[in-house]
Amino acid sequence: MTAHATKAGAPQGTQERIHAVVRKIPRGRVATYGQVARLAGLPGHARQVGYAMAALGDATRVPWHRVINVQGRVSPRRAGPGAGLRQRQLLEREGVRFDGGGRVSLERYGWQPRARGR
DNA sequence: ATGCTGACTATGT
DNA sequence: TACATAGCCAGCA
Repeated sequence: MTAHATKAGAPQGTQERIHAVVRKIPRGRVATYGQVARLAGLPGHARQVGYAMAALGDATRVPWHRVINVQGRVSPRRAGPGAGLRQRQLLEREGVRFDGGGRVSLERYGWQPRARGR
């Protein structure tokens, strides 16, 4: 399923592509914005990944909470600390542990997709 | 069309 | 460790 490319020609929006990748992140695992961007075929567009997450609605089925920054921390949002706390709760509920500084060990919970094959 | 804003990351000082 | 800068893209007034 690499090619959901519609013959219609409409190149999928960057955002849609990002959502597709995030949806693949397994439960109990986390991925960084930059990693998602790279897997989506958009290396260097980490920022766009963050914005794509922000554009999601509450009824989304995309596990946006599994996306954190490269520091292993939940990125602070302008919307308020409330959203960040929710993300942390969702992750802890999946078994992801945070350290005293509110950080996640990427070495331990980082998603490591196997290219080709699995 | 132009300018601003926003869930990032790497690099330099 | 902290702050500044540059690169990247989409949505909206």
